[in-house]
Amino acid sequence: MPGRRAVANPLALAVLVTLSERPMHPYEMATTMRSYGKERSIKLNYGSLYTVVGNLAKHGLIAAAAASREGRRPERTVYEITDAGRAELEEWMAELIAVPVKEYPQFEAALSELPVLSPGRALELLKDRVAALEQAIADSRAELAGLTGVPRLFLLEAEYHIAMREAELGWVRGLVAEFEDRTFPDLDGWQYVHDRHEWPPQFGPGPEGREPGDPIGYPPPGTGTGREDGGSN
Amino acid sequence: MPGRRAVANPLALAVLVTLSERPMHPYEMATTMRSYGKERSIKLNYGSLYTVVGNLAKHGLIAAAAASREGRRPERTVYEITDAGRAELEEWMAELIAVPVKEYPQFEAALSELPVLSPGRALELLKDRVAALEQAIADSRAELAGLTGVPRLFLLEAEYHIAMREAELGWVRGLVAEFEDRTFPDLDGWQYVHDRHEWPPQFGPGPEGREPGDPIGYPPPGTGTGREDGGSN
DNA sequence: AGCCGTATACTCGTAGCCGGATATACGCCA
DNA sequence: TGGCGTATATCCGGCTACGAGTATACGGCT
Repeated sequence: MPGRRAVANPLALAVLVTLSERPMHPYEMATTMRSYGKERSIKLNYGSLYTVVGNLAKHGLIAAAAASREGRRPERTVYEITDAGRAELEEWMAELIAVPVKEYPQFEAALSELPVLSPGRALELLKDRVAALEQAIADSRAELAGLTGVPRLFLLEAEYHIAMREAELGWVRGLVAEFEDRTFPDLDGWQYVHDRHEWPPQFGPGPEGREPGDPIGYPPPGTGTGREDGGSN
Repeated sequence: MPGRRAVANPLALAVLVTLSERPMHPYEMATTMRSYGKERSIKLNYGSLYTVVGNLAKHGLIAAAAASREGRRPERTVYEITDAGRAELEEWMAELIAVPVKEYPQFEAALSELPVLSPGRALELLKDRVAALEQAIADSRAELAGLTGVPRLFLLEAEYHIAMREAELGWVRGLVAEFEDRTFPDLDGWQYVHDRHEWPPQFGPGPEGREPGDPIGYPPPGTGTGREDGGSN
């Protein structure tokens, strides 16, 4: 993958899309995006916006069209999308839709560190998450329901978002249930660690019987499927 | 939320966890994390690691314990976690597990821009994604299956990851199906736009009948549920 | 004894991101 | 008509991230 994307930033994508409708100055882009509800799916703040617009211009994907002056307000630069920009937009969208990228959600990171908490505390916190997720989903649904008259085509990202949250909720609920009815297999060893503060026999993050200084080697050496990335952003 | 987290970075969390086991120098932290399979859920690279360790030290969450010199290798600084660090770890984990944060997955962003593509192209790309997701899930499953002997407790993040991917797959499949059997309601209007390059009556991102310069206002004015963030990080 | 490949351990420079500051104009109310 | 709150429009400085580079040591082979 040579060079990668010149400007790789979701906000840049939104700018290209916005400008593919008609030329605009940055501030107007922002308000337009806001009015279209883009802030729900793309992080937008002015600092980034002007940086991104500058970069896009530098790489010839957009171009300054005019420096108009309406009323006696401060001058502003109107940008328009270029042919290169249109091409980039098409290609970029294709990639984003067709190929999933590895991302690092915070909850996944936290889960990988769950053993540092005691089993009891973990259960408690997971139950809190269940409640919070239920609330968040209800809110999103309500918001979505309030947007009557907007074609579904423009609400796909919201539908997707809700679907993902719901899947997460289901998964966490399952885990909570396993903890509560004690079908989760490692609860005793886990508790043991937190009581004595040492690994019990047959338990711990690596294959048993390792020496205190060994590399622990989750993946039994030689399993190396070493793939699973595909180039982050 | 005053001050927010001093060092807010998943890698910092991993460092705290790693040091809560025993003191280490940065390079050893990295290899330890790698051997535990942490790179699957947390982005790790040396540049960030040393920055993060420096910051943690600056904020008193970890402290340099000794500058040992083993053999005649370059000197290295061994860090240990402090009490403040242990407290921060506990609190941070609690927050990460209990309260979901708003994140911005790239696919969600792309979905919100899907209308810029033609319906046909979108369908094609979505089908590609389905295939890619199937493959990625199969790979993850295979990898997980290869990790026999590792207690489930240490594989939760992988299980979660697979569950999420699968939910996404299901959702995308559903969308593809709706496109293919033409039950998706907006296909005609969408096609129309791409043929004539103008909005048909009763269609478009905002409530119908708007003037060409109006703010479009997805959310009908006065709906403002204005919440839905929770402070990213 | 000399050489090279690999592991160890860290450093640096560039580039991007973001919050908040800045500066002007407008409109409304007293 | 003076003042203040809000909308318009942009810029800047500091912090963070990260890949690529550096430098040393070890060990095995010839």
